[in-house]
This record gives sequence, structure tokens and C-alpha cells, in this order.
Amino acid sequence: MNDKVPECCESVEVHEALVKIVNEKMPPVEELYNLAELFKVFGDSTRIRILFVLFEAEVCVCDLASALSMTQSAISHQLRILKQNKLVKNRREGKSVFYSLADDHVRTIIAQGLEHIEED
Amino acid sequence: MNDKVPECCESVEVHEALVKIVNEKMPPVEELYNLAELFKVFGDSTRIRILFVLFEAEVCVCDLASALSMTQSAISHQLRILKQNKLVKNRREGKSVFYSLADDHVRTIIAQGLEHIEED
DNA sequence: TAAACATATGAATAATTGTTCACATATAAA
DNA sequence: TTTATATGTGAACAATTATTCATATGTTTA
Repeated sequence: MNDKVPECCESVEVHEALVKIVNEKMPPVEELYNLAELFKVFGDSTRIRILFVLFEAEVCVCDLASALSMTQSAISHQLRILKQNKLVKNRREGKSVFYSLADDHVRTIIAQGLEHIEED
Repeated sequence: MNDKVPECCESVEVHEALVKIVNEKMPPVEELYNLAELFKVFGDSTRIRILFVLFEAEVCVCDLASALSMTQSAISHQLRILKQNKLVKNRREGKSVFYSLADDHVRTIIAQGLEHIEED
């Protein structure tokens, strides 16, 4: 045994070095799942639009729905996802609930995304 | 007419100010779609894992598949998506095609995402 | 309390998408 | 040219998900 040339394009050494990188430098699988889940949240234009409104002001659900011309239910569902992922926070004031940005990572991530798609 | 109180929770003034923000400060719809599309690309753990490998080295398709324990076809499909969105570039060398990162926005975006999920 | 308003949410539907399978294309070696 | 290796890709299936509809919860006012 061990007398066979690897069928892959690369030598055994390179391949083993790669596996080492994968095993040592890559974050644990669960963290990668969480990371992908976070970016999924940014991967919907309705949620992106909500975040752009919240860049400017603290806004209640009703006004968000009105400003974006969508139903209150649809906005509420999306706000739930944004909140679960700690991108927004909320506070109740009487009958209304006001939403605002949770932290500045949101701005940075979206700014970097915009920079990327605006290249050449 | 105009004798009706708005049924929404906010006054007419606040609502109109919001609509102004939405119309003036928010990027055009098409750009928001492109932005969401970009983040969708980051929203899959297979693609995230591919990017983490490419953080360390320029790698051919075959080795990526081997390192990540996935079929070559699955990797190839995902590389196509990454390339269409200009997150990776490639070059052919004989039978193999080597992939590498296209630019540094990828690192920044992923770094910010990691910072976010690692908070408390 | 009852009625009205603001928000939240479960169920259902339509649309999107990741992987597999089979096969096509591209390059190198025999 | 034939064979083998590496990569690309269309079709199909399963899984995920955004919105709608109906309704429930929470708050204020009459």
C-alpha cells in the first residue's frame, strides 16, 4: 500500500498542508454556520431597506411599513429576524414599538458591501 | 377632505420626513438588490469555508473539494457563484484551475461579521 | 369594560437555492 | 488520435424562505 500516486491534481504534500490549514486556521463549524446565518440576514432587500431607514432614525413598525410601502405583517416578520440576529433593538412606547440599530457593525458591513459592488 | 387624522401611529410630519429620507438618502432599488445579492453569496457555509481556505492560499478546484470533503461538482458550482460576484478570480495552469481572492473587501466583510457574532 | 389601534405570529403558498447525477468541455500524456 | 485527468454545467430534487392572510396579544381611550 501507499504505492499509488494521488488521483488529485496536487501532490500529497500540498494537499496535506491544505488539510492542516483547514483544520487549524478555520473557525469551528458552528461558528461558520452562525457567520453564514448572519450574512443571510443581509441577503434580503427588504431587510436592507429597513436597515437604511434605521440608519437615519428610530422608527416605529407602522411608519416603516408605510415608508417602504409594505404590509405591517411583512415588516414585523423581518424585524423579528433582524432582532434575533441582534442587528436592531426595540423599545415600546405606548401602543407603538420603535426600532433602531443595535450596533455599528451593521453600518460597516453594509458600507463594505456597497464599496465592493461599486468597484469599476 | 384632509380633515382626517392619519390612522398610523405617527404624525403626518414625521411620516413625510421619513418618506423624504427613503426617497433621497436610500440608494436606488437596483443597487439595493445588488447589495442583497452580494450578501446572499456570503450566506452559505460552503462558500464561507471556500473563502477561508482561499484566505491562506491559491488553491485548485480538486484540492478545495478534497480539503472540504465535498464533491468537485458542488465546489465548482459554488466557485462559479463566487466568481460571478467578483469575490474570487481564477487562472488556468494546465489541467487545473487555481482560485484566489479577488480583493480585500472579502476579508473585511467576513472580519466584521465575525466581530458581530463574537460579541458577548 | 368595551372599542380602537399597533404589533406579533402561526399556517400556507410561491419562489429561491444547494447538492447530486450525468455528461460536456478542456488539457495533457501516451 | 485515443485515453486519462480536471473542471464546468444543465436538470431534478429537497430544503429554505419571504409574503399574505387570519388572528392573537398588548396598550390606550371612551
